[in-house]
Amino acid sequence: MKKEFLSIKKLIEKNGYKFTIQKRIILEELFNADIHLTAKEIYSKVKNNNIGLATVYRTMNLFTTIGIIKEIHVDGISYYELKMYSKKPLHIHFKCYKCNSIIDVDNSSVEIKYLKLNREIGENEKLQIHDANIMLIGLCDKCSEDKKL
Amino acid sequence: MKKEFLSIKKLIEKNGYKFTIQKRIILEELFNADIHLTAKEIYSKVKNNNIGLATVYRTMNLFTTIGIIKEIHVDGISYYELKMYSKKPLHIHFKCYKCNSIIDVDNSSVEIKYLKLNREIGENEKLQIHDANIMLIGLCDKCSEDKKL
DNA sequence: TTTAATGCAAAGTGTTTGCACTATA
DNA sequence: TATAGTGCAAACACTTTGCATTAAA
Repeated sequence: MKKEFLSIKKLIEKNGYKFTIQKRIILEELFNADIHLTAKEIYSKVKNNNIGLATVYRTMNLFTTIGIIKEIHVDGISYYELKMYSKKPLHIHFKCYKCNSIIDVDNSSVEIKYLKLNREIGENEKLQIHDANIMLIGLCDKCSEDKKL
Repeated sequence: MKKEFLSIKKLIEKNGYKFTIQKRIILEELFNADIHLTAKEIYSKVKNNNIGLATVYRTMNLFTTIGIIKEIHVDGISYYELKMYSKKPLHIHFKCYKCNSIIDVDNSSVEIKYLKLNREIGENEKLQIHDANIMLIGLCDKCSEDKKL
């Protein structure tokens, strides 16, 4: 078993749940995909193992609860992504309105500035900010290239 | 008729649609509410006028298309808010995880900094950013007071 | 051997659509 | 009077749940 799986297995068991074959297979797909997946996309990858859609949803909810994955909502649809071991309170995503692809923006210098800004808002508005989801919308590099043609 | 309605009426008609009684009533509720409303909430306010839920949805979609309102997604549910005449490319919302209320963060000094940061991301990641939705999650002032009791 | 987890189908949400009818420009 | 708009009910897409059965600790 992959060494990442061991710590996740422990986390699942620590919370009183069982590390089933289904959870392992779904976890593998999340690791393989390395991008945001919807429940249906995960289901299409695992259904040949006789895993039902309900199990996918239940597993995603469980994984979200214990913090293995993060759920993001885009246009009313849930996408799931591995949180790995970084539980940073900031998630920046970009959605291309043309090709609909969702890109993770991972840029620590920008992230630090965002966190500072959030602190500023928290103080100004008397809010305790625990988490921040930033959804940027526009044209990705590829689609703006296409536009030029 | 309210003077704000006149310009909206013109906008609707300019786009080839008709300014019906239903649209006027729904618009009035949006003005009265002054907060984010779901389609069901709007429906509950207008159904005594014999307006159907489908009409609410159709109207929200039309209003979103022509830019009268803005649609935001929170936990998979659509909320609608008047955009008024400010079509700013940045929308900061705060959701309290305790009382579930959604607060508009309207702070121009913070907004300018956010816009700068978005420009920075756009340049770094080669993205054309047209719009930004920021969802902050935490405890509102009221709920963090309650916690202290 | 206890208890969480599963697959399936049914039920629940939020939203859209087809259709005959209505009302606006 | 032509055409967008309406209410209703049915359809749709995504998600949850009840239940009898299975499998992990």
